[in-house]
Amino acid sequence: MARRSKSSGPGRSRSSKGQVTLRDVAQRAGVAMMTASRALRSPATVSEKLRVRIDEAVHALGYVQNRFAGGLASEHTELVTVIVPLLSSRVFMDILRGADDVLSRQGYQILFSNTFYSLEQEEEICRRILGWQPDGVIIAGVDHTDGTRELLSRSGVPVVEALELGEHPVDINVGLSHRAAGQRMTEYLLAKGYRRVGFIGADPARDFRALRRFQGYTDALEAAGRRPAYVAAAPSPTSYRSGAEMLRIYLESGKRADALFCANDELAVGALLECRRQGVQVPGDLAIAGFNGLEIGQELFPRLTTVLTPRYRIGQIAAESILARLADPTWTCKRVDVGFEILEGESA
Amino acid sequence: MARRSKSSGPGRSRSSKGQVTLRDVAQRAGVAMMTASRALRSPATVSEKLRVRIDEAVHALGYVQNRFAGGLASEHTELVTVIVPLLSSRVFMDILRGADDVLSRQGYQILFSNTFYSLEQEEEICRRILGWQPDGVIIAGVDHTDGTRELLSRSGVPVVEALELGEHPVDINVGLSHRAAGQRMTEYLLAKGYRRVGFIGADPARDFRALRRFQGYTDALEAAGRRPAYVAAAPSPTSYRSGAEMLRIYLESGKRADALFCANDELAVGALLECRRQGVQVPGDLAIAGFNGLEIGQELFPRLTTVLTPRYRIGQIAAESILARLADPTWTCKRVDVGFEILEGESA
DNA sequence: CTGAAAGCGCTTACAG
DNA sequence: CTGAAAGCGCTTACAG
Repeated sequence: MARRSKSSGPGRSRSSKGQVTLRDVAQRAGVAMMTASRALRSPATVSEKLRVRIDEAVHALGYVQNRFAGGLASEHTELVTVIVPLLSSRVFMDILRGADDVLSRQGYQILFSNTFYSLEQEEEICRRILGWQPDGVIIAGVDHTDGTRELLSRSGVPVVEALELGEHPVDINVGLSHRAAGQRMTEYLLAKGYRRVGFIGADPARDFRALRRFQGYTDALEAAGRRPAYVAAAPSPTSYRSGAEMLRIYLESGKRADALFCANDELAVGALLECRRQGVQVPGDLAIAGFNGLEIGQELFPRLTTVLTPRYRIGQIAAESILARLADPTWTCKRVDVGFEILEGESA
Repeated sequence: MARRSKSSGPGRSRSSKGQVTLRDVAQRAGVAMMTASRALRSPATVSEKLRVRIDEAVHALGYVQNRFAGGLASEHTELVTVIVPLLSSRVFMDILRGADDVLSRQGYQILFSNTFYSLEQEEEICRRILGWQPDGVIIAGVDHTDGTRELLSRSGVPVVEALELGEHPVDINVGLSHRAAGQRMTEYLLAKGYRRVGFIGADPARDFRALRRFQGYTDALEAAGRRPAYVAAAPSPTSYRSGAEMLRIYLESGKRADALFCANDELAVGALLECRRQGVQVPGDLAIAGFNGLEIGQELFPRLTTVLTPRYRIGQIAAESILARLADPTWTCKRVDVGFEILEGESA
């Protein structure tokens, strides 16, 4: 905050801490602090004449509002928290971008934090970040500890659980059914004539959405009277590399599938590229399907068959929901199913 | 902030605004607020007995510190600003991750914002975000408006310009010379025997680092007595798709190069994949080189020849520098050259 | 349309 | 080791 000594740094004016305050602005404009404050927050409520004088003072002094004072005194902070498992995943990045594009336009700042797929860390992070008195919370997923749910519901602000649809959301819920999506992709593969369909998942104890896609996969197999041809799980976090590694493990397993449904596109792309290196024909020898619809999968040849999830849109809707609720506390919209779409490439 | 009505929401206790405050904690523990405050900030300075009582009260009441009150009263906010062009680029994401991994461990929160490669927006963002009184600023690049430089240097807090090394940094500077790196890659290509080396860049009016790589490219060509075989620039932001598009444009141009140096790996990967679709042999018909060393490039076949930039490390060092300066105002370390490395794949 | 008073929830000196 | 006072820079009612 750099308002340590009285020897207020170079370039500073006014105030014991070297900061230009609203008091300075008001003084220079010859009005009360209140009027200056009002002129900045709702210009329409102040006479033209004073407004011009105040604006002039703001520019001349280089005044910047101290958000800490504002946030402490008022009932909102214009801060929204976004809590996701990983910063490094395109999926969460897209949600963050969607939310930021909506929120920053309205003057809101995002405070993000990542849980590394640990529910315990998530609770810890919630507690910590709630100290920032956010006006709203966006959190990935619907699986939380009781402590987290308690913290969120007691926060008194709009909470959006994003990406996945759940049975008992804390408040607002925007996403899709990963189980249904996993089922649909598996049905697609079966309809394509693949009989021995395998699954390469992610750590089921951490990545619950990948787990639900797996459940959808078994749902579809069961309905079709088939059994999993091969099942394996990559360690979390997944990567192109681990996708390639999982394919090598599959090849060495001795088991044979004619299609492999990968829990996400990183795994699928990694597997696809490894197939090429190993001389495995896709989809001839082995079909590959992914999940999410990342750009890279659509640029590969063969193009990756995958499930497109509208992640950026989820981020936008989450942010819009928070703004709507803030503007009107009676606003309700408990659940938005954004759906998904099978993207048919050539890989399966 | 949800402290609207007196009808303090469910689950709330105490305080006119429904929040559990330090006063409540102190009261319950039977100590003065000051003592409670001290016990939380520096437990060692409070007697064991009181500390235990205060901790008990904190847990019983579910007290969470109000960062706005703390930030307003004290000289630091434990907020660090990270300003980058894009959220969607892996490059900036890596810097953000590196910084966050260091900062969150120390209890600092990141406040990020993106400029979309506009220097005017960057200045606007700086002004806005400085209202959050950050304890430090990390900003991508060394190209800023005079206004931005003024804002940053007057902020009085440590400022790290990251990713690129500049002549006159505002304060601390962590990065590498993109011009030297561009030159080295071009020298590498020439040494490999490629004679007609072309360049596919990014928007030179926005992406200044890509521009400097281009300058390095011309430096190397000049030194070798050669001329650019082909030069084009992709619109900003770049993508795999635009890389593919640029390759198609190149093929249609009628010009012929035997190697194409792409300003970043997204363009290079896109171009590489398009080569496959078009039946262009890499590196036989055309060699492709990139910049950054993204994971995907190293998984493709042929592996992408590129320049590895330590982006995660840059984020870490930037964060560590801020913490070091905060811990000791006399700490100085104006410039850290993190270097780069030629990653030799099979694509060039 | 404009303003004087009180207060948001903490921490910083300063005493004891 | 512990505490009473003052204040951080704003905004919220409430008057005029």
